[in-house]
Amino acid sequence: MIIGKKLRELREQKGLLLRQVAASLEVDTAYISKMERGEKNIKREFILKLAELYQTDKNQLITIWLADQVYDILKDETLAESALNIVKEHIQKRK
Amino acid sequence: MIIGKKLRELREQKGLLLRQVAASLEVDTAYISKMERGEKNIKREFILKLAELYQTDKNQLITIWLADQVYDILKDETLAESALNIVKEHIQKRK
DNA sequence: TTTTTACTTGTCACATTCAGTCAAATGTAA
DNA sequence: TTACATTTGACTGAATGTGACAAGTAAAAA
Repeated sequence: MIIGKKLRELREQKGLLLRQVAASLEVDTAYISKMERGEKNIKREFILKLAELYQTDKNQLITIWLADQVYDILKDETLAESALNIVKEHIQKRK
Repeated sequence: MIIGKKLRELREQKGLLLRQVAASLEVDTAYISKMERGEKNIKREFILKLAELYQTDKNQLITIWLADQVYDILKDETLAESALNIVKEHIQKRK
């Protein structure tokens, strides 16, 4: 959904190549490509490293990353909104 | 979180034993026990069958089931609320 | 045109996770 | 005790995920 797009934006803003990011995370170039295009899940660990590399706010990136995972569950669901409301209540009660 | 609790409530309201529900879904009794206590994920298919068995609203049950999955992702996250907001926007835009 | 550079795609080996079962353990009520 | 309901732990085969590698586009550069 959005985390991949965001990561690509950030990378391009910094003028980095996939190859360079891959080297920095010590993974294959293809792997980064797949992350950015949403073909592979991204581990929290990678998000944090990328936030550093791109000098961007970790929390903002993690938030988008979380939203992405939630969206994956709900994207084709008619009942998504009611589900979100239930979750919201529980989350707020939690505090 | 809640789907298991809900299922147990429904079963008890109907006065059914784990064994009977298990027979109806054609799985092991232990498996139903684990579902109700949140030790195992529940497949959509099972939720639908259980809604029938318990003569309850399918949509309501599916909604809780979805909420449960979302909550699993967010339960330990400080950033849960902001993530939810992002998802909400995207879901609403989708329509 | 050929070459080069960035990126994408398919396939594969390996690892990890998960579904669901079984048997044993625990609880509980008669 | 006996009998029945539920829980627990250990287990296996299947499904899924990770990440690499090599080959394939695509577009600009030479």
